[in-house]
Amino acid sequence: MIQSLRGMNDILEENYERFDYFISTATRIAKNYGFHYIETPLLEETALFKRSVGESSDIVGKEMYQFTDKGNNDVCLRPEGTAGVVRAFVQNKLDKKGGIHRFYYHGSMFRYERPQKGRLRQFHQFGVESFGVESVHEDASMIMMVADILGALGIGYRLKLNSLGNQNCMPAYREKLIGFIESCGDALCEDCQRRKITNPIRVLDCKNDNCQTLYVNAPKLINHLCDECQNDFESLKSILDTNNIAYEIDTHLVRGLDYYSKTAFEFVSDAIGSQSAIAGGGRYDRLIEFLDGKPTPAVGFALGIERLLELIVMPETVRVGYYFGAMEDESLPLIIQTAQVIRKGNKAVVEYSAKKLQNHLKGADRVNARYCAVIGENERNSNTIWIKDLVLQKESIMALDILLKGE
RNA sequence: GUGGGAUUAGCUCAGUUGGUUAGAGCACUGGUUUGUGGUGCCGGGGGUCACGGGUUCGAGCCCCGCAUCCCACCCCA
Repeated sequence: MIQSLRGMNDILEENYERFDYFISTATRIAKNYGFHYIETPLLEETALFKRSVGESSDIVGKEMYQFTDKGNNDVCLRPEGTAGVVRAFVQNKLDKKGGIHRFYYHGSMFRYERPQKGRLRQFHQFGVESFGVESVHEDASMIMMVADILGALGIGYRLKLNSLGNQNCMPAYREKLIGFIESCGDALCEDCQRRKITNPIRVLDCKNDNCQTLYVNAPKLINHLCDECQNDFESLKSILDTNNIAYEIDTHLVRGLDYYSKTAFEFVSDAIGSQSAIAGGGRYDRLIEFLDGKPTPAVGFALGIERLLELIVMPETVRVGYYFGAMEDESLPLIIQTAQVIRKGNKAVVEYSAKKLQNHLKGADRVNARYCAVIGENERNSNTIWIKDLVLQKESIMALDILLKGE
C-alpha cells in the first residue's frame, strides 16, 4: 500500500467538517474586520524566505523543502505565509500606491521537521496581514480578531504579550545582552553558547534550569525600550484592558522569525500537548523594505489550523435535505427523477436498493436527512410520494407531479 | 537531527510462561412475521496480528531491521 508521506495527512470526514467550520468562521470574522482574501503560490524563490524569515532561524536553516527545479531555479515550498504576501504586496506595487491594504489567507505550509502531535510537515495556517497602518490600534485589532475567532469556536487560550523594540532600541539592547551572556562564560549550556552567535535573544527562552537561574539577572528588553516602543506597548495594553482581553507579559517571548519588531504575541493552549502555540503574530515594520518595497508599517498573525481542530466546539448538527427510498425496484426510477428535481435547490441522497419502510427510516436517520421520502406500491398507484419530517415527526402524502414540476 | 515508547478488525483495546480455528465493545450490514427512524432484541460480514528477516517442532508473544505514530530534546502554527 502506498502511504502518504511522513507528516502529511489527509483531511476528511469529521476532521474536514471541523476544518471547513474553522475556515468559514475565521473568514467571516476577518471580513468583518475589513480584510480581503489573497492567494499566493505555494512555491517561491528560496531567496524570499532567506531574506524575510531570516537565515538564522531554524525554519530557513534546516526545515525548508528546498530544491532546484527543471529551469535550474532555487525554489522551496513556503514554510510560512507572511513572506509570500509581502512579496505579492511589493510585486503588485501596493507599497507605491499607498493607503491601507488588509489581507487574509489560508493554505498549506511546509516544514521538514520530525512530526509529532500538533507538528506536521504539511500543515495549514489561517493568517492575516495588514499593510500601511502604523497605529498600535491595528496591533490590538489583530489580537482582538484572534480572540474573536477562538471565542467563536469555543476555544480556551492564554495570550502572551511582549515588545521586541525597534531599530532604535533593539540593537543597543542586543549588545547589552551579549555582554551579559559573555559575562556568564562557560556556565551556560551548549545551546546558549550557540545562540549567543546566531540569535542572542533566544537564550532567554532556554529550558535549561541552570541557564534560567543565571538569566534572572539578565537585562530585559522590556526595560530598555525607547520612548516610542514603550508608549506603543503601554497603549496596546490599555486597549486590550478596555476591551477585556486578558494577557500575560512574557519577556521571553521572542518568536522564531527574524522579521518581527515591537509587538509580539502568541496564543497558547494548555490542552493540546507540548506543541501549544495555536496562533502567533506581531508587527514587522521593516520587512517590506527588506524585500525591496517602500518602507511600510505592517502587522499580522497566523493560526495553526491542525492544532485548533480538536479544540473546536462544533455546533449541533441539524438535519437537512431529503433521503429518497424505494420499497420495490419498480419505484426506483420515480424517486431518482424526484431527487433530481429536489437537488436544484436542496440536498437529496438516494438509496438505490429497495427495502422496507423501517429500513429507509433508519437510512434517512443515519445520513441526517430532515425528510424521508419513500415511494411504494400504494404511492405508485396513486402517483404520490410519502414524506416524513423526521424532526417534527409528521408525515404527509404529496402528489408527484407537483414535486416534479419543481414547486 | 538525537533519545525513548507504541503498532492486533473501520475505531478503542484484550490476548496468560511461546502451543489447536486470534477475541470484546463500538461502527457497518441484515432480520425483528401485513408500510414507521433515532435508543430494544437476534444474526452476519470483516484481521497476511504494520512490513521484512531470524530463533524455534511451533511466534501476535522472543531477537534484528524498517515504516509510521506518540513522548522528550530542538523549534514553531
